[in-house]
Amino acid sequence: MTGYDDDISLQPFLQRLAQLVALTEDESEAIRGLEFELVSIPRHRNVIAKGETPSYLYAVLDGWAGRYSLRPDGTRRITGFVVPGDFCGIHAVCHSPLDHAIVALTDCVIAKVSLGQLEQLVARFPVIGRALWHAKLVDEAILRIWLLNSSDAFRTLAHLLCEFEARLHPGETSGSRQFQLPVNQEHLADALGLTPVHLNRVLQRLRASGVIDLSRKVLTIPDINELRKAAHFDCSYLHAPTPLQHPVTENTL
Amino acid sequence: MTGYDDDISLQPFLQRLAQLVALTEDESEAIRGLEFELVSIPRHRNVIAKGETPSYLYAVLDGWAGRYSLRPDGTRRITGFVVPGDFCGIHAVCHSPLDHAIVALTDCVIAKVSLGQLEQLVARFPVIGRALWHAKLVDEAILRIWLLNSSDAFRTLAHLLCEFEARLHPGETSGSRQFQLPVNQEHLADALGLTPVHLNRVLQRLRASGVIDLSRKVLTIPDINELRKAAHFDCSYLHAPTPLQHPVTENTL
DNA sequence: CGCCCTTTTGAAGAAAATCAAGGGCAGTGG
DNA sequence: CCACTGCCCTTGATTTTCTTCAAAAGGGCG
Repeated sequence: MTGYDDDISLQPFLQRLAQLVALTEDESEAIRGLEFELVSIPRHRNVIAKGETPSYLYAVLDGWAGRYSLRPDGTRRITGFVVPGDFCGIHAVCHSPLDHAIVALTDCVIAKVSLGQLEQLVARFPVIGRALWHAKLVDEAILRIWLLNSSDAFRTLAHLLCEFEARLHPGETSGSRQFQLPVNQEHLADALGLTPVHLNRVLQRLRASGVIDLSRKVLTIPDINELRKAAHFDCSYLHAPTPLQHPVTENTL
Repeated sequence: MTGYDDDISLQPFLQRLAQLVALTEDESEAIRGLEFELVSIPRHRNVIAKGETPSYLYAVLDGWAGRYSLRPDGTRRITGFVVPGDFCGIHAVCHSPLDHAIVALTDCVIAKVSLGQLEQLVARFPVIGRALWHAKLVDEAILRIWLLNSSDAFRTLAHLLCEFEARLHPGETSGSRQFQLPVNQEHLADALGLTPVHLNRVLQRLRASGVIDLSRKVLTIPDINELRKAAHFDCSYLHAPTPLQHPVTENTL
């Protein structure tokens, strides 16, 4: 490990993979033992620029990043959020350039793991390769949900907030929530394909309906199931851990 | 090979993979030699239902299929088209159920290849595993483009037609085109997230601008580059073969 | 305090949905 | 041969949603 702070580890990345497949102690240990280079990326700077083919996997340990592309008219569309535990850059195993850019939405702490090392790890533990596949499938499922929702601003916004909640607090099923939402209304608008003005009005409708409060970048959800109902949110597409996840089919060696 | 017609082979599937990575004769031969079960799926029937975890890879040899989900209000959103050479069902390698359904938009001829056999193939020829990854990345890139375009109906429709052209005729760069477009306006509307009525009007604007003609399910493009210009289409996201593709980086053994 | 960034409000205009009805065309059956 | 039927495409009128343009109000921070 080459991190400049011994407290910083790949734990969030490991947890993310462990949500998707059952890992043995050996496998977990191998992931924890990966060498990585720790980088801090300040807000507004690209993690990976469009067209890049990096030779590292970027595991985000802290902070939020966003995937985005620019339209012909210069406006931006955010096509996905990257939260702690998520990774990006895996496209490079295909020697293919990234078709979009990934920008730090907040200051980020990121672990760079060489793809060569990752390939060795996958060769030794195929289940880790399957976890990476699984994570990609979740990314794809999220994109499909965004397309599906795109017809109704109110529901889409509620759904996106549910997505944040589910990704930040996987496995929790009911009750209230309060957490940092380190993005501003312009980010949300760019993610939903709305103008900031319209997003603001939709957000106020959501607040008025009592299912959320959002101020000073703190999102408060009095009852997560009320919000989910408003959003018609079904978390199964995220493949998050639930009490009934990973039954007997997964071979745990 | 267990097909009931010796003329029918995995050739379209092989071609698709060969677009994404450089394959040796051995590797191509191994793909051609896969055992498969040939199935015919009539129009309107599901290829894979939502929630299914099949034990086969479905390689579409002929016909068009569509990925779709239903909204809470019962309306449909098509989130992707599956054309000859494409495959689906690979999510099952993660033992995860499909989060959407795949329906035959026309009568389809599909080769079912067992996932076990596929895994053996990938174990023997890792480059084939990378081709499958690459194909998934292209699926993802297409979803991102759909999200990116979703703000402008005219451009989105033009872009979708460019996507069809590029996927059906990869590598061709200029000139005119004429090919079957076996979907109706309702399908296009469901794919673009528009109502059929509005799609019809946008389609007429496209026709009036002279870049396409579409009647009786035959799409005519007098000049593909004119259409691409109208759509702001850049085919690189599809990773289709171009004269400069696959330079020295790919290890061809 | 004054500045910048972000959120909020208002009013007018454009884009798309909705509702409703008519038209073309292929296939079917008398 | 012609009428009938079903499917798809097309058109018109109206309403809703979202954008655009413009400006004001907070809030954090030097």
